[in-house]
Amino acid sequence: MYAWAMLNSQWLKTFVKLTETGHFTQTANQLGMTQPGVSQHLKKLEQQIGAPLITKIGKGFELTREGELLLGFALKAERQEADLRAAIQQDDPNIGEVRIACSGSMALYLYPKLLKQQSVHPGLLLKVEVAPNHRSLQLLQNNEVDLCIVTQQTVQSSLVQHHIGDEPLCLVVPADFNGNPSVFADLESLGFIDHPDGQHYAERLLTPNFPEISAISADLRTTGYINQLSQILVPVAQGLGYTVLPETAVRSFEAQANIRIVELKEPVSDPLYLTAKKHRTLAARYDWFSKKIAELCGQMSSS
Amino acid sequence: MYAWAMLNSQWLKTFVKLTETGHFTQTANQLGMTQPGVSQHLKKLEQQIGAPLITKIGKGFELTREGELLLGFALKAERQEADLRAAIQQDDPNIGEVRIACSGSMALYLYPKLLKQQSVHPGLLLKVEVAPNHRSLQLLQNNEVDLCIVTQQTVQSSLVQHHIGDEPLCLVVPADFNGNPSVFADLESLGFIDHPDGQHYAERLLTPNFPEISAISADLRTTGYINQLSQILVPVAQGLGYTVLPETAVRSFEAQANIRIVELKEPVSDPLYLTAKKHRTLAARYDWFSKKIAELCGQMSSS
DNA sequence: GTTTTATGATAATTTAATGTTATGTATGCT
DNA sequence: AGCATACATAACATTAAATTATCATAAAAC
Repeated sequence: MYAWAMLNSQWLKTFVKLTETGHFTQTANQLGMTQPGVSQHLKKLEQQIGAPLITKIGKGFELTREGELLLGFALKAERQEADLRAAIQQDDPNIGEVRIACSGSMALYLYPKLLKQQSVHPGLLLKVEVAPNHRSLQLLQNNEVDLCIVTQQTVQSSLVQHHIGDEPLCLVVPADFNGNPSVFADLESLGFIDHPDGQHYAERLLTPNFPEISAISADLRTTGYINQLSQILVPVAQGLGYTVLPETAVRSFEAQANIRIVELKEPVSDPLYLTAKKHRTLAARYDWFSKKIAELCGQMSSS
Repeated sequence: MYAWAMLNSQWLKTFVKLTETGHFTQTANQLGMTQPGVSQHLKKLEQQIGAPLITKIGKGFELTREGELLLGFALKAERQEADLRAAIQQDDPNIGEVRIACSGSMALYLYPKLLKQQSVHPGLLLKVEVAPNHRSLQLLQNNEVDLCIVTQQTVQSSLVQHHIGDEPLCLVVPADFNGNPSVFADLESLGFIDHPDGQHYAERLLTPNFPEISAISADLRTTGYINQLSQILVPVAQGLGYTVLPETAVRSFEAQANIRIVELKEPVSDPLYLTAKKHRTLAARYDWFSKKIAELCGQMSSS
């Protein structure tokens, strides 16, 4: 009858006290109840578990194997509930998980800087989820992260967005590229190295700088694809194509000698939006991180 | 009003389902209850926690910080209860803690051999508590261990003891001892290196072998004491005294060249009793360990 | 061995809690 | 604006749990 029901925590409490005192009557007194109540609690627990929890031996009793297991479980549960209450009572800005989603390039830039806060306050746990814009927003909606940084404004009214900075975009070609990087046909013959958000970046940068590509520019000739930020520039360095990336990602590439950043007539930056759910109170620890992210992103375009 | 009460697990279950569905009505249907019931469960939880768990936003809702914390707690609790039920249902002989108390010399002999079972079955966790006889029995009484090996029979009727073997005792003197080890006066002038159970061992071995020490032998001239089994023979090796130890402990000493085991006219062994509580059903995993311990101890005196 | 005392089990009753029906209220959509 | 949907609230019904009173049993005392 009780097989499916969950264990009643009050009964567990009685059981724990019973194992402490070794007496039904004392347990009842200490818990402010009567002796038959203790007997009933124990009986209920035994019904739920489906096995006796104690074996009566003369006056006293010993725990059965099941009783021993249940006692361990109950003690653990008590501790955890106490922990929960402590966590709820104090919203410590230096304790807890901080979950953020952003692009690979933002992670490259922000992660090491934000991690320092965690080494100062070991109670913190920074979790950064690298994802393209739409996926970041999806993670936010599903409460898998509490903050995200995206380069698009959304229509979703349930979110709040703050413009915190701009991320300069770069057109990168091989160092030994002998075409004219101001002529789109030359780029097209070289080929585009695609990556997550690659199409988005490309369109943002190419449209103002290459008037010859009118509207139907959607299909670039693609000669490569990889979703590892640190390796996107590898095929470019080998002369296999050009790509468009945020400046921070380009700067962190090792073989700078093998790539070339093209000077643009119309510099392009992607706006950065720190995004959170509107009707959601974030824990105190997010204050520092929100402020720091805004600060770091603000420095980005100026540096 | 509910501040002191423990969290009701059924309400938690409802809350978890509510976060899954996002709808009160659906939650009610899926849990076989009515919608007002869900509302009430949530309200009760909020009273217990002392803070709102959700913020209603138009039709739907979002979790508050407290709600998020509580959800995490509830999910963890659910998992743990499932684990408990699994552990109770199957008394797997290859899973769980095995808690044993014994003397240092027995641990030296048994621990490596018993540990092999743990490496074969990684679900096992062997915990050996090294303690003198009386302390081992005390640990057993307090349920801090489930088995112990002692060299004394107890009067406590709540325990069962099986004689599983005999532990030969050795009289050990420095290798360069130039007295006569059959004459107690010579030993006495050398001095006794004491250790836990040292007095007990000494009395057991000396009494039958040295008739000259009559009854009042209790006070040996002591020239050293240490409670680290592996180091008891260090002072003996340095010529600072003699001692009495189980053979297994002597054999494991590194500097065998510096010590000498005295041949005895009356060999003495300490009986070994595997001891457990009488009215206590041990988990299945103890079967193998009990049998193995008995087997290993049986081989002890013959080897 | 019998009596006494202490302790837990059981039954019947009272009390409290939990769940349900019926109804009210707010939000979102056409 | 008005209808539909979804949750809140109140009054009532049901079920669970606690208490009192009583009984059974085991250790202790005589």
